Amino acid sequence: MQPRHSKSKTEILDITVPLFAEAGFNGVSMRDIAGEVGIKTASLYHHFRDKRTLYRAAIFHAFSRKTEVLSLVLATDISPEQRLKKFVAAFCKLVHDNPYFIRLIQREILVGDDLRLRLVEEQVAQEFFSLLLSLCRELASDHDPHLLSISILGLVVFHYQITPLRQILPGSRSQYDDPEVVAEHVVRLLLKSVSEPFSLTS
Amino acid sequence: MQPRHSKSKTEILDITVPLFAEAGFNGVSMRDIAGEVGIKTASLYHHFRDKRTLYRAAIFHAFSRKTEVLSLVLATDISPEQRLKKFVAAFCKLVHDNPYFIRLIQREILVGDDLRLRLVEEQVAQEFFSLLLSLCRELASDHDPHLLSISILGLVVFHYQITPLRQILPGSRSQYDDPEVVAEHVVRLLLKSVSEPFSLTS
DNA sequence: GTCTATATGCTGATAGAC
DNA sequence: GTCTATCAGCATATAGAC
Repeated sequence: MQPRHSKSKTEILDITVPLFAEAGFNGVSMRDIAGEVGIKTASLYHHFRDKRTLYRAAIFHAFSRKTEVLSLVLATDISPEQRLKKFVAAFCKLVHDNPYFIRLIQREILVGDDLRLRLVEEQVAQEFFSLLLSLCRELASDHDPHLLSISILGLVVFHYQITPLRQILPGSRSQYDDPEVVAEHVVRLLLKSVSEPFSLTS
Repeated sequence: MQPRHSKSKTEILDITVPLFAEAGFNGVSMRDIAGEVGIKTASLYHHFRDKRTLYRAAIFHAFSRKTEVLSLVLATDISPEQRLKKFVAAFCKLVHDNPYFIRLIQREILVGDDLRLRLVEEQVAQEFFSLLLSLCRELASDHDPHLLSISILGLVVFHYQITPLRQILPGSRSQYDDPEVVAEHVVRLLLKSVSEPFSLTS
């Protein structure tokens, strides 16, 4: 489609995504991006109207179909417990393997712009969150499904989000980065709780 | 100590902390800060050598003794279950009442600078994390104390961190912002799990 | 589609008067 | 301790040649 020496939009976005994920919108200049891509700043403006447009395109690029696998797992016709296991495993792998994806979402949440959050919700969450809610309803009738859904996501996301700090906290081990180890821990924590209908505390 | 019309360092930091928390280091200019404080940009440089120094001072100011209450609760001589309840309640209240505090920590983790993370660890985490580890060892001999400690923190932090997105997700309710509601949910999730030594899953 | 050249404004920071 | 005035550099963005 494109001459060998010219850069396609996709190529530019592949290079742009990590930059914005690491340093944020204000932490990366059009010069920085052009430099990494290997073209001059002015050439960037041929592909993208302005910096905001480029950022938005990078977000979409990074988000595209990343959570499809989660919906797929949640729609499988297996027992709720098995579905939870599969979901947590898939989610841990997703978060572990796509640090840029998670960082960009974090940054969008930090900015807190309503319109942009709605985009995140449509692009990332909408697809699977309702299915996760249903799973939580099936799993634990005595827990609030919404709070439980958020908790499941939080157990996984926070673990990886805090990784650089976690690694210097007392008692840290290298295997704690392994998505399978994390998934096993999270499922244990959840299943022994959500499967028990009675309360053990006063 | 200071004449009525001049600004003390503390006054400046009180105003600076929310700005950096909301927009990040690169999202706030010395002009912005000076404007909010009500002085000229050059006057800021009388109090702080440069922008980095001001940022670091703001961080310290925002972090100072915020987690003391957590150590206090964790050092109380009550049953592990009661200590967990008190800790989660105190932690929920801390995170809920101090959004700037949490946002600044998040930003520090996102930047990921080793030296700065060590400062966060010393200023914020060191004090109570070892006590939390001990509590987890007492509570659940069959769970990894480190993973469990991180999970407890994550259940609370993530819930509030994702708040702007959570509020537009399906099934959200206003009471989910209430720290007491969140604490009750988190403790239920944990205690029914960590108090049960046997596994319910294959 | 990329380039050179340039416009315009904002940035962190300094000098020196009051 | 605050001010006015100013600087050099970098930011986004545009115009127009090739």
